[in-house]
Amino acid sequence: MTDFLPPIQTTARDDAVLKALVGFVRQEALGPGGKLPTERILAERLKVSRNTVREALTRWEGLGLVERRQGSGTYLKAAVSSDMLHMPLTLAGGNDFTGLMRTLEIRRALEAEAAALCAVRAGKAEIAEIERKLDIMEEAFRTRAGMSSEEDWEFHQAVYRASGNPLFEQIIAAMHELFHRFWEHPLGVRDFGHASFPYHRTIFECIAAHDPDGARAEALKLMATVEDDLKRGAANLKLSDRK
Amino acid sequence: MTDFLPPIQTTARDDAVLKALVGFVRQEALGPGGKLPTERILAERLKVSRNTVREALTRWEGLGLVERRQGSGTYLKAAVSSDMLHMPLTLAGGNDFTGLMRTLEIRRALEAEAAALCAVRAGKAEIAEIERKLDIMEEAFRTRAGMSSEEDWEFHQAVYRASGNPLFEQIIAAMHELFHRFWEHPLGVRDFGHASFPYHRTIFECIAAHDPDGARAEALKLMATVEDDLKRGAANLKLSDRK
DNA sequence: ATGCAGAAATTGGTTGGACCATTGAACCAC
DNA sequence: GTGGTTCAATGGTCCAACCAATTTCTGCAT
Repeated sequence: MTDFLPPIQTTARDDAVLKALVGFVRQEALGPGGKLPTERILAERLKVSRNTVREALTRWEGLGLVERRQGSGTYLKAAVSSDMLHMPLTLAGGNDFTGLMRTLEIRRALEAEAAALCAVRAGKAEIAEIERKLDIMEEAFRTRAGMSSEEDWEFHQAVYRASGNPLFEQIIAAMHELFHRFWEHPLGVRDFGHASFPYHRTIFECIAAHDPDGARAEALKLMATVEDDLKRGAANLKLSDRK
Repeated sequence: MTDFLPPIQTTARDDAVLKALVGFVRQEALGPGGKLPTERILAERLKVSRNTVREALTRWEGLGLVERRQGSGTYLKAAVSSDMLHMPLTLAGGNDFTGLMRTLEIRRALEAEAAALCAVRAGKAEIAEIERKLDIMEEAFRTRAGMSSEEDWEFHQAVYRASGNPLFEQIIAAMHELFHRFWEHPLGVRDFGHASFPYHRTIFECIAAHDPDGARAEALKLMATVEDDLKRGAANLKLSDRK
């Protein structure tokens, strides 16, 4: 039984709009930040209603591909191409402590693997870039007494990029964005991140030495300290609740 | 400089619609398959335009939360609750060999961590369940000469579940669905999966013995064999192309 | 009664046109 | 320059109608 005679498309207006838009983006070589045509112009050119255009753009907006600014225009937020696969994940129960802990476990998994891959694949340029971020982070850590979350994040991003697999950065970035509040105001634990600090350099050294197993191990240690901090924070919170 | 005056929200119609809809779903205790009110009714009740309702529903449809059937109605496809986190991922270049390889690297990361967590947390019941799936898989492997991909998948799912973190199953399931075609017709490699077969039992043994590091190591070995098979398949493909 | 074909109602999909709210640029007064 | 003002462009919302797929009802033939 040949299961696939793909069902014919009698109507698929908005999908067609998106396909046309992909073509346009390729044609014009638009990258992130690029501005795409007005809804009204799109509607006119594609011979569809502006509402249909809007539904299509709403889909892309929901996927984080595009940002609409009223009064200004619609802008690309990511690179789009025809061979994209969309994997929308909706995670139930993510706002509480348990949910945060669960995403941390995912991050631990990805962080370890990314570090290991990075140790295998990073070239001289990537290693230098990571070291640069590391230096910046350590400097910020010294001068601002531990508040280096932004620089810390950049260090990790550099590692993800050097892993040669953009999925790591995409997935972790999505989670990072979701928990922005938390990662910025870490539950009142004053020295949040202090414990994890030294591991950044050990991870880097393993990467520079092309030692994947070592990098994996150090990344696991780092995430363990972060999880400990978080647990301490939760305990604090429970304490101060009782006050 | 106090960087944060968070931008004020003057309008957010469609988000409000979705919030109301979440409330409705909870109120009516709707689960997957449940039918939610007509667009026209929603528009009337919520005192917004039907267009606005449609934009909101389009978002949910894009996230896979809902399915719209013309002439019939709009139906829930997944459980929704107020504490949901949406993490839409778009994988650039996912159709080719490289893309498949990249998702495999993600899976390797998650598989290893899930196995390790499972070794720590699985109770007697979970271990028994995993062993049951393992037995079924091995039986299928014997009788059907290696075609046991379905049973194999169930074994892994059991491990994810026993990890105590539903995110593992959700993320990997999303990827699995995307690459269903590939994983079923593995590039013409006849004995795809043969090499990985024995590791399933070694993983189980580590889990049963509550040995997280061992489980992690065995899972990594398993994924390594899968990646090797895939590379071999790609090589095959290139060869047969030349014919 | 039963079964089934066709009509009618229901529901999501699309259209066109109108107006509102925000933005950004051009312009002007000080 | 600085700070308003005006104005055009753009996304956001609304309305009313119609189209297309689906479901439900109806009535006729059996």
